[in-house]
Amino acid sequence: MEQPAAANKPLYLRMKEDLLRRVQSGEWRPGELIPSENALAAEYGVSVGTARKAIEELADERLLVRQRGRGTTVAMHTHRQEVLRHYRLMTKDGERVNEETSYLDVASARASSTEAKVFGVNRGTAVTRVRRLRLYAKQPVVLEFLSLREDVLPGVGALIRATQPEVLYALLEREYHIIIAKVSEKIMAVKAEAEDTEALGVRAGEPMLEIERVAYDLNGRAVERRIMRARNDTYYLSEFA
Amino acid sequence: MEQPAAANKPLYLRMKEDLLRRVQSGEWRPGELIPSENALAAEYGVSVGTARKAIEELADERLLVRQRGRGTTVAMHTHRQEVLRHYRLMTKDGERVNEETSYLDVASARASSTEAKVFGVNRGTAVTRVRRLRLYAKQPVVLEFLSLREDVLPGVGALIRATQPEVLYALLEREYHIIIAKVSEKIMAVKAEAEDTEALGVRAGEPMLEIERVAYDLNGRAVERRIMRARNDTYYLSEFA
DNA sequence: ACACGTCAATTCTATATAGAAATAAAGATA
DNA sequence: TATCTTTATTTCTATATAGAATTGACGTGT
Repeated sequence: MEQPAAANKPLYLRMKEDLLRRVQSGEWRPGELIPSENALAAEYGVSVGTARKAIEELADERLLVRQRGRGTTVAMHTHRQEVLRHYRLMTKDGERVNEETSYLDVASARASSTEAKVFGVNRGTAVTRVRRLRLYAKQPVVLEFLSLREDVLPGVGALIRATQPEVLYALLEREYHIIIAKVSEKIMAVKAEAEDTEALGVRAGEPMLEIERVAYDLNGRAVERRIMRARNDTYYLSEFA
Repeated sequence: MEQPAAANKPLYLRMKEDLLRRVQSGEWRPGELIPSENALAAEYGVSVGTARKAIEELADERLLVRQRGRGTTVAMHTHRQEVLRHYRLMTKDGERVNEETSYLDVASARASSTEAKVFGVNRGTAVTRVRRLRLYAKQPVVLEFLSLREDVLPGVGALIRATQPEVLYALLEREYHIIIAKVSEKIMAVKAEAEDTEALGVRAGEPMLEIERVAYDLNGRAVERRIMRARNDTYYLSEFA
């Protein structure tokens, strides 16, 4: 059964979808207060209980943050990342890996066939490619290759060069009002190549973790693709309850 | 009504914790219907709204399953696993790996120091060790080493030998009323050893994924430890939203 | 045997209300 | 100036109620 018009869905769901739309549209930006439940209930012509339920579901999905006595804000990436634990690469002694970041190069290019595929665009579309290192205790631990869609993020290369951000998704949020809502990662075991030897000092042929990540915005649009090659003394942590 | 001075936690939270306790205790078993929200509200002397909120939170945590018109049941592992996607190892073409399981050996042993550490017991405590293979398209893909606490699961070795279960956690639920509520996994890249060559046919020294899993029950007690060594044409999938 | 309608039980949606608890800003006081 | 008090705002807790939607069991009729 396909959903007909927005019709006979429950009120609170239709309201929730509209609130989501308003966040997507940039009407309310990350960090900003949205109207109170009373105000929203009045605006939508529903009871506060119904408005509450719509808001609460978005808060459960960590798109909104409620604070008693203060109000409801749109979640910022810095807040979401803590809960979602986007950074799951750990050192052997259980510390997070992204202590420091060192950018190697930022360049514009034409999308390869794999990039085109994950982004759902034509081959040759403009992308920005970034190479950088993640350091822990002053030692390079992870070598990263980023690809970003220039059609969605115009001028992102210059921005990255200028600001060298520690957390890319916070920059996307701040500068482009794009909220990364979902991330998918494939973890594989691979052999170290010459490039890994040079950047990380691992011996060629040694096993390494390779992680391919695709990041999606609120609309489910793939925005960034990333390949991470991690030194052998790190592990990937995955917990679910 | 006013706050009964007992504990300063909200009513619905205390009720929720008591419901959790009753599931843990085995009073309501996986698959069974628990009393309706009306009945529970009456029993606890609270309004249906409050009872509803307690039940709803446990349903959000996937410990309970609500069905309109039918009632509320304790979630069975088979239901939870779908949602939690416990099986995240995939073949290159995106299929789940655990199509078929072949048991190699089941034996009793004394806990090694690492086993003792993860289980929080003394070294030498009795454990059951299991070796088995996961197959896909008739080919062995993953080699698994399981350790189970015999103090918590008496006679589990014999049970496994007899039933050769496809899904271990369903057996724990059925036979011991132990619900696996949390799982933690460390993923590493390692070199293939002789044992991997023999069992999986991978060349010695080739990179493989090694996953160390610890499974916890509702009380947070570590019940099982598992090491999985996966052939190179598989990957580990991790999604979070 | 089989289809159909009825009915009770259960969760879900929606509304309304009252007071508690936390927060932030404005105001009062030393 | 600095600190305490008050006040308004907002979310959170708790109760109460009415009807809709879904399910499963029961009974009836053909």
